[in-house]
Amino acid sequence: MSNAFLMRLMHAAELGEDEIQAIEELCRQPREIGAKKYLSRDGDEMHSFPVVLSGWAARYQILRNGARQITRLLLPGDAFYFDCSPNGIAIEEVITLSPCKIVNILHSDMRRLIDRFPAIGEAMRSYGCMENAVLASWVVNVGRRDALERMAHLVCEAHYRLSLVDANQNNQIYFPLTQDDLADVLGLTPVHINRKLQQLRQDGLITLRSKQLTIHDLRTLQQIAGFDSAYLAPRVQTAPERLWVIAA
Amino acid sequence: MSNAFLMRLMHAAELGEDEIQAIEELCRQPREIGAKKYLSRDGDEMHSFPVVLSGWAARYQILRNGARQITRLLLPGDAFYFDCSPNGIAIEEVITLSPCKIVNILHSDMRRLIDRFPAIGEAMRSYGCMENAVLASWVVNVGRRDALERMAHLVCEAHYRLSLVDANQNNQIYFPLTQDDLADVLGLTPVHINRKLQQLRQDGLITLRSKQLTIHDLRTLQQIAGFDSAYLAPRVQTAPERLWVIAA
DNA sequence: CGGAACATTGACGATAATCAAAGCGAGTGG
DNA sequence: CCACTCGCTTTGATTATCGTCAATGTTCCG
Repeated sequence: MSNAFLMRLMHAAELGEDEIQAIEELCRQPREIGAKKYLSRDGDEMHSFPVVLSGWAARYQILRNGARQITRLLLPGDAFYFDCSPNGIAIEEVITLSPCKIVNILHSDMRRLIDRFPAIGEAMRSYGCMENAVLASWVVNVGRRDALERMAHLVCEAHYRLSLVDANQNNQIYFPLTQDDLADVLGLTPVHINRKLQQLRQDGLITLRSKQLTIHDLRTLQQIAGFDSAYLAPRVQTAPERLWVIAA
Repeated sequence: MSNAFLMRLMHAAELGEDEIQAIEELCRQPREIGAKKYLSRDGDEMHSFPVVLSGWAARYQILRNGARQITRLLLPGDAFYFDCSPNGIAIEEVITLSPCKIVNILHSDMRRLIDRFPAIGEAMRSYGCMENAVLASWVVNVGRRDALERMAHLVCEAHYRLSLVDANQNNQIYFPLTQDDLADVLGLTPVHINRKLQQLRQDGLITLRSKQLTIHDLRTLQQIAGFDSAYLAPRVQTAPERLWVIAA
C-alpha cells in the first residue's frame, strides 16, 4: 500500500530515495481508529501533528445553538493542526468520518528531516499553501454559491484531492460523508442536501450509494461549480535560491 | 506613528531593541495607494510579500456570474500572499478599501532576519496561525450564522484585530467598508446588509457614519455573534522546534 | 452645480429552513 | 432466522430568511 502523505509531498518536490525512505520511517506506526470517533488535542499531540494515512476525518466548530460547521476535510495525506500554534488552544475539534489510519509526526522529527532534506521543507510549505487555498475556496463556496453549485464544487474538490494521492481512481471514489456531514460541510440542512443530491442523480451526474461515489460527468459538474483545479495544483518550488541548494 | 506590522509581531514574541530596529528598517519605504485600487501580483512581488501598514484592503475572488466574495480583510499589520507559494499563481486579487500605506518585504530579507532573530520567525508563524484561524471562522460565519449574527461577528473581529495593533481605539474604529463591501465579505446582498445594519442601529448596538464605527454595546454584539476572542489571541511561541515552514 | 457613488425603501419572489412522519438497510440479539 | 433497533435517507407541507428589481434619497467631491 502506498503512503498517502508521501504521495502528497512527491507532488510538490523532487524527492530522492533517501528522502522517501526517511518519510516512510516517520509513518511506521499508524494508529487505527474507527469511524465517528472524536480526537481531541492534548498532551502528546502538542509537540506533534497528526497525519491521515487512510480514511476521512473532519475539523469542525460547534456553535452555542448546537449547529456544527465543518471547516476542513482531512483526506488521506492531510495533516491536521498543521496550521495551529503548537501550544495554542485548539478551538476546533476533529472527528473521523470513516475508519482511519493516523500517525503522529513529531515536530522535532520533521524539523530534523527538513534540515537534512530541504526539498521536504519546500514540499511541506507547498502543502500548507494548498490548505489555505482550500479554506479560502470554502468561504467562496458557502458565501456565493447556491446549494447545487456547492455540492458540485465539493465533489470536484474531493475528486481532485484524492487523485493527487491515488491516481488509480478514475471516476469512482470512496466518499463516506453522510447527508448530515455534507450539510455541515456546505452550510445547509440535511433535508436540503437530500433534495439537491437527488437532482444531481436525476441529471445523471453522479451516483452515491453505500459510500461509493461515481462521477458520471465530471465536465458538467465542474461547469456547474465553476471549478478549476488550478487553485489546488501543487507547484514544485523553483525559487532560484532553493534550486541552488538542491543542486549542491 | 507606530508601525502596525511591528505591533503585530510584538504581541507574539518578545522583541528586543535590535529586532525592533531591524523590522522598522524593512518598513522604511511604504507605497501610498488610494482607495479602490486593484493590486495584482506580478513581477517583483513574486519574491516579496506586501504588508499593510495603514488602511484596509481585501482579497477576493470573482465567480463566472460576476459575484464577488471577499476572502480576507487586510487590516493594518496584515501581510498578504503570505500564505501562497512564492511562485504560485495567485487566484485571488487584492483591492484597497481605503487609502493604504503598503510596503513590500522581500522573502530573502525576511529570511535573513529570521536567521538572525529567531523570535521574529516565531512571531511570523504565530501571525500565520491567526490568519488561518480567521479564515476558518469565516467559513463558520458564512456557513452557520444568519445575517445579523454574521454582521455582529465581523464587527467584533474587526474591533479585536484593530485593538491588537492600536490599543488606543476604545469603541470607535475606522471602518471603511461600504455596504456593497460588507455584502461581499458576509455572503449577502447589499440590500439585506442595509436592513440588518438598521436593526443593529435601532437596537442601540452600533453607529456607523462616514466610515466611523462606534460600538455602543460590545458585550451584546459578542453575545449575538457567539464571539470569543480566544481563537485570535496571539500566543507567544514557546516551542523552538516549531520554526520550519516559515522559510520561503 | 452636477454627477457619481453610496444608502434607503417597497413590493415581490425564490431558495433554503423547519417540522414531522415514514421508509430503508445493516447489524444485533433473542 | 426473524424481529428489532438505530442510524440514515426520503417525502410532504409550510414558513422564513434572504434575494431581486426598481425607484428614490443622500452624501460627497470636483
